[in-house]
Amino acid sequence: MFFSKLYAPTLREAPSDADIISAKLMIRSGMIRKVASGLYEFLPLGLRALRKVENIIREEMNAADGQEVVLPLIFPKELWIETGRWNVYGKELFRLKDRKDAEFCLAPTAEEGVTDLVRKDIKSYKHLPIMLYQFGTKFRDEIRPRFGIMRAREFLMKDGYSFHVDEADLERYYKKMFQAYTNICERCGFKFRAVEAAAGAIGGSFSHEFMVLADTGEEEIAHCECGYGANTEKAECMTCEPDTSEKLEMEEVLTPNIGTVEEVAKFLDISPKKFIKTMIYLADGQPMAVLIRGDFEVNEIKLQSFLGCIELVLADEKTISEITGAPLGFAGPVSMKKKIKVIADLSALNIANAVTGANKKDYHLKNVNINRDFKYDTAADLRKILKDDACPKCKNGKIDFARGIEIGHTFKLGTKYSESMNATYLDTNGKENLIVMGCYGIGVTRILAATIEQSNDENGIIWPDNIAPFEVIIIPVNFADEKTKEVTEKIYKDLSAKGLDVLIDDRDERAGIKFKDADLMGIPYRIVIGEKNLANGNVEFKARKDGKEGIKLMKPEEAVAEILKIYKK
RNA sequence: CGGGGAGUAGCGUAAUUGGCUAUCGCGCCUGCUUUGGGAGCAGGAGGCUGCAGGUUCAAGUCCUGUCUCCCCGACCA
Repeated sequence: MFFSKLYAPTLREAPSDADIISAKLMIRSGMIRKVASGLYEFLPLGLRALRKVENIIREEMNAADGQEVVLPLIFPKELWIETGRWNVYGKELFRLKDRKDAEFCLAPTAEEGVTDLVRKDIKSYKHLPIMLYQFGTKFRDEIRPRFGIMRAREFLMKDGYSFHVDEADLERYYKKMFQAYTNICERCGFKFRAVEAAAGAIGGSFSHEFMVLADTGEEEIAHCECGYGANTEKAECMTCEPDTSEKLEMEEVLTPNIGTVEEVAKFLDISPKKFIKTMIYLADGQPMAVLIRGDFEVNEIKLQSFLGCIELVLADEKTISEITGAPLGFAGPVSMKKKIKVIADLSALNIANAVTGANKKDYHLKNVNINRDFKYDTAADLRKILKDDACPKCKNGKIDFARGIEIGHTFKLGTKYSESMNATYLDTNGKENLIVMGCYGIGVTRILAATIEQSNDENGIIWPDNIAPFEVIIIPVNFADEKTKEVTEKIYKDLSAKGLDVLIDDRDERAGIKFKDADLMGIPYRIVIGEKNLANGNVEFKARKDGKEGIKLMKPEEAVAEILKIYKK
């Protein structure tokens, strides 16, 4: 490929609305262009890199017995009604109507589609297990698209779905997929971590997220030296030691205009750890209370999944005063004005002689004891994990945090979809059973962004060898020179013949511009052919990651051999 | 959706209290000179100042509406 023919308009400056390094570099290097918020055009250079990632994933999926299919991008409403997700998915689901006013959605994921396909054809245990996967554009009307293609409204995802006779077989296959995902991350050159995660709108019993470690990542990972890792949304919290002090008599104390735990704690000179904080939530419109230790925060993701509700918001002040009988800041579990469901976080259970709101303006209660002074409906782990918390796995280690980019997510779905969509098979006894499912998603476009996020310098992108849009760039300093041209073409032929993607910068530009563009585009290996070196029979060879100091002089055939060796061709 | 900021050429930007033909750099085109880390000179093309109204002798600038984009909080590959 000649650079002069390549549609790769590079920019010296990034558009002012590009927010992270990967987005800036992708735009500057001519990989992508922005059309609207969260919508991007892929130019040849961007598409080449995308296809490389796609092929790595494809190879791993095929190696794990996956079979590639293509499902539609548009699905009829009826399938989504069957699983209930027409409503659950909410505003994030792009919806549209056809000319007959029939309703459809643009697929944000394809559990419905693939389950519908399989239930029509898979009727016997003899046909199981099977794994189907596809590469398809996914649509999600994100509340706030940002970070270039990292969180776009339209993106390329590989989604795979496996079907099994029982949980045990799913478990076996899930491990295989887990390994395939690990392989993909390794082949992409990621520093990554697979962590336990919350399943969100996809559902199922258990899931893992594959996180690329990066400070710019949107996700927060709680991890321990023992190897434990979880998304903080999911990370289990250890229970606190029970306080066995003698139970004192409950009393009311005046706390004028002091509502927050911090202020009241200071005013009464009692540690926030002795407080039971009462949060009033609206779960799908139904008011309910969550009790939690004063110095902890409610993890709303945990709460939402515990309740199984679609919408969860903190109650407004009006609702709070209607329910508790007091303004915001004085809610407590003892004698609330209205009876509502009360859920206690595990942290609230073991506090003796606690401080709570009195459900009365300007008053709190001291020496409140659970089961004596108030009752609760259920208890669960509902709090946010904190740095230095005890590790839930090894119990001894301390939790630390790291940031990550979620590039893949694997789920054990179980029978969630087969049940609602009635996907069954006949077992060896002729008995009908629900098919057990797994689901495996990986963001192809996001991998591209994550790669750049993790591998760049002040001059531009530094592609890993196997994702680069071109593996080699040949820069003839003066392409008009006959000898230079001859050597350039020879190297190009030798490398191309082995299946490598090679770019020749044939432009009539100064050497500096060619070097800058090559660096910006991040092409891993560069061969510079200049007349002076050529007089001695040499060309220059340099790896992008090495910088100027890494330049080596060698014979053209040696440079070719070096590259073929690196690519094992 | 709530709160904060911004829309001027492909990109980055300037324009005093409202005032003359809307500024500059990069990029683009032509020519000459250059030619190993974003060259120099000369010439040139490119704008409905987001859009629609309004105020005014006069609007990029002020007012109203609207759209878009970005940032901060709730979603997810």
